Amino acid sequence: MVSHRTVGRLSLYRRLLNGLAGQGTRNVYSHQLAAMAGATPAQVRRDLMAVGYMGSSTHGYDVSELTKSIGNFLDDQTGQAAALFGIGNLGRAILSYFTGRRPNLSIVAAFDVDENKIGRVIHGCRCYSVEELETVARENDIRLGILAVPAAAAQNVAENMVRAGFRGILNFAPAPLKVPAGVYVEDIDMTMSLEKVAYFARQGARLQAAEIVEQENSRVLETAKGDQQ
Amino acid sequence: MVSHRTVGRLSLYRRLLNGLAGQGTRNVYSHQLAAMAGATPAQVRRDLMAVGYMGSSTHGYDVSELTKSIGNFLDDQTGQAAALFGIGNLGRAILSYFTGRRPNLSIVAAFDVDENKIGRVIHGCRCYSVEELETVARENDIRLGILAVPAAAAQNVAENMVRAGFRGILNFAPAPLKVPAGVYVEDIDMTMSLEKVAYFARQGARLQAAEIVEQENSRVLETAKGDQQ
DNA sequence: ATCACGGCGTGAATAAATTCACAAGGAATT
DNA sequence: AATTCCTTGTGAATTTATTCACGCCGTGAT
Ligand SMILES: NC(=O)c1ccc[n+]([C@@H]2O[C@H](COP(=O)([O-])OP(=O)(O)OC[C@H]3O[C@@H](n4cnc5c(N)ncnc54)[C@H](O)[C@@H]3O)[C@@H](O)[C@H]2O)c1
Ligand SMILES: NC(=O)c1ccc[n+]([C@@H]2O[C@H](COP(=O)([O-])OP(=O)(O)OC[C@H]3O[C@@H](n4cnc5c(N)ncnc54)[C@H](O)[C@@H]3O)[C@@H](O)[C@H]2O)c1
Repeated sequence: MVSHRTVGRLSLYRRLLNGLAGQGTRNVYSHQLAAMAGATPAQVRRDLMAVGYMGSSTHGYDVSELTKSIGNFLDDQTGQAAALFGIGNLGRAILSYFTGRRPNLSIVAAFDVDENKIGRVIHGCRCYSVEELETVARENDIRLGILAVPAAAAQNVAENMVRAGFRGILNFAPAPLKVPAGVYVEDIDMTMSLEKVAYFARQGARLQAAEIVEQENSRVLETAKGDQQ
Repeated sequence: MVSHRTVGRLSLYRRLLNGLAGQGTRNVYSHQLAAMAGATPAQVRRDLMAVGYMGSSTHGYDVSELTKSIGNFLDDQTGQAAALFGIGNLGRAILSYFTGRRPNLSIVAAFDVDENKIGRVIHGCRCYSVEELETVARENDIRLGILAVPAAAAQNVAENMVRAGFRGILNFAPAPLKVPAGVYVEDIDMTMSLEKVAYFARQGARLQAAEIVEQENSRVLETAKGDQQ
């Protein structure tokens, strides 16, 4: 029902709202959120329609109420547990990053094939052998996986995840995962992202003049009526 | 001119083509590439229009020729050098990943504020103090940056990059970067991605039945004429 | 030869995402 | 109490992305 992109932006808005709450701000307007998120005010308002929280035309949105509403929309009430697969260079970085970040979306187990890692506790997270997957997943009700194993092993590990009842995979391996319908896969492809940066950096240099003109136009229009970006 | 999404997919197609070449495949059809990339054949063909290489209707695309064409389109002939900022948990993983991967898009310098890291060589990459940025960037003609410093430092570091003439930034810090027009920023936001997975995993469970039906329909149609996905 | 098949490139159609633009309303000001 | 200002929510319009669908062309079978 609600789009892919909207869900992503809602997550971003929530983080921005947390930042605002941290510095004591109590309410916020769509144009402020938009400026922080790099979106337009209209887009922010439209995205917020999905969560069903309504702002006031005089004070905008109440920061803590809106945060709560986005939480209701995005989060599972029971909290969702995730498992990490592959405790290599990237896996360890991810563990350190997600440890103690969002209370109700945390990595509760890690899996690897390396004997040296199995049984250890890294960043507060116990490390298991992949053989134990079904058991550990069932016991902890884990349905989300983060895949950080070598590309050659990725498909195989993904299939084990599916067999263990996983419903979502965040995939860092540069390999196209084939999973049955109903399992959601989100890829993070760093090579692709870096190549995009390289391409558009080049292009941007070429188009810079034009963009600056365009930007100045919108700056001018901003003072006129309506929501300009 | 050519869209954001198309550039990303071209990068993906290239990786898939490299895989095919590695296993000795000499030519490939749009529907095969589409299946591997999770796209439709029509989309593949349309994306390839951007690079200007034409396939044959009988043998599809020549793997090595197409790879070369995509390279001409995506890559800078002079090769683009990138610098890494922040050699922490994530930075080190990134260094290990990109080292010796793409020949003409590599990380040639790393910057940090930590005295213990400055002067060392990590994964074949020399580590400098951020004070040396302007000099090192000029000497090595670096215009791309990978930002992996703590969120609180990100904006500041980004401004230094811009001052040093950088045109593109791959940003891992969960902080909204404000840069002048003409500088391209691509964000990789792992928290957002994981929250998307959590959301759609839940949703997918709910919609699974419907999706399966839909998938079976398209399987059936696949044998009929036209390009179905 | 002729024909049928399967795939390519691409204009046209469709779908999806974003933006415009305006009614409605609350507070401050006159 | 009327006016002004600035905001929200949302239909409608627009822009962007994807998919359809068909003309064309080599190839291999008849
Ligand atoms: N390092 C990065 O920054 C980076 C960036 C982008 C993508 N990636 C991708 O992420 C993945 C991991 O990268 P890395 O640098 O951490 O690699 P790594 O070699 O450091 O770590 C891989 C880990 O996976 C484990 N492993 C191997 N097979 C396994 C299996 N079948 N089941 C469970 N665990 C298994 C290994 O024991 C090892 O601990 C790779 O696919 C890589 O391409 C890494
Ligand atoms: N670890 C992860 O997997 C992960 C995932 C997503 C996002 N991130 C983000 O990436 C960034 C880095 O994460 P990390 O886990 O590597 O953190 P980290 O603390 O391990 O490393 C940060 C590094 O940046 C250096 N640094 C600090 N200020 C600097 C400055 N002004 N200039 C240059 N270097 C500076 C520090 O010395 C340190 O080496 C953070 O913004 C984090 O939120 C990390």
